[in-house]
Amino acid sequence: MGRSPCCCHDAGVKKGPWTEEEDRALVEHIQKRGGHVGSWRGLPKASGLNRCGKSCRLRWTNYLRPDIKRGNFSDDEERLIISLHAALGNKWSTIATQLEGRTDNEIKNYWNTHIRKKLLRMGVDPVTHQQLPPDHIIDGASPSGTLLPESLLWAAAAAALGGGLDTAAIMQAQLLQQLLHAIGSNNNTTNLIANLTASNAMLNSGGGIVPNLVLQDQMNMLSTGANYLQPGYLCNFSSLAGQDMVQQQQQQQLISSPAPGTSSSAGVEPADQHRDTAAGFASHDVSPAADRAPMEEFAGLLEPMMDMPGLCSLESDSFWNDILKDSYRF
DNA sequence: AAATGTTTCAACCGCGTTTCC
DNA sequence: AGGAAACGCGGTTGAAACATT
Repeated sequence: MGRSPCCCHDAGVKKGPWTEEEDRALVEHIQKRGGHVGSWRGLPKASGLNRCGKSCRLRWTNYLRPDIKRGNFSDDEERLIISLHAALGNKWSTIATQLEGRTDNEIKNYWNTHIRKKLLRMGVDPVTHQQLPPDHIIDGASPSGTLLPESLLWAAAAAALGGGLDTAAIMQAQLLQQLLHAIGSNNNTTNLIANLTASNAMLNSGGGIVPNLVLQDQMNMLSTGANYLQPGYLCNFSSLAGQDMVQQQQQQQLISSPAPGTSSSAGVEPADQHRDTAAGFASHDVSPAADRAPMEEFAGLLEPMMDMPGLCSLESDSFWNDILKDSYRF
């Protein structure tokens, strides 16, 4: 014996915008139960609402929930969304878990109506996070300034987010991606080595545990051969967030000068460590490595990554072994 | 001031996954 | 174990608000 059909298909069930009375009835019903809904399907009948349970759930989770944050997205939130989208794609619910008080629907809408357009104006493909060909750039607004290695930009972005995100994890994932790109294209070796050097510096500075969520997702994509993301435009925060001079100065400060009193990583908060590391990268810790013999550097720089928590072992995983073997040809 | 175009976002739809019988 | 319902997610729609002509 199965379950009874969903009420969504009942002809008499109301659809469309919710009235204040309906909102009140739904909130009161859920509050009476101490915030526990139980079965959404049974909720409309229990609360006296002529709505589908699915509609009630949507209304509650996207609008009526007391912990929902209202108002405009901050610049930090915007950057976080972009970073997460670059890593996860359109996994709105997963992205929403990293933004307190924001719903997946709200983030999705914000992406489609604001961020997506900004990226296009900057000449960045919002799907791949790679630069569009010049003839695809909208309004002739191309990214300005020097493009730094992607991992540095990610580090700077994550540091700017204030520690809510694991900078080292993002860098690791990006490096894995670049590894594949370098292997495939033969022309990214220098950047890859520079970034591996930067990653080592990050890890040595106390990078945290890799979130399985992000890495697993990335590994899945890598192993299936999916074209992965390179959000190098993240250096261009100011043009993304609205050409604000103050922001430009803050950004410049972020990547060019260490915060006062943080010359040593000992005793500082993780977010500060990330910020310091990002600043260190920008002060060209990476450049000497790029001048050395590529293969020698490459082998040495990969070593520390093998011990990363949550990251598959480059020694034991045959997939990565094969890739590394192939890579020695470039 | 009216018409038209554009943007925004709440809500719906359909599909894949999970849970239940 | 297998089928069906419920759930949750991402894509899409459409009405309202806002901007432009």
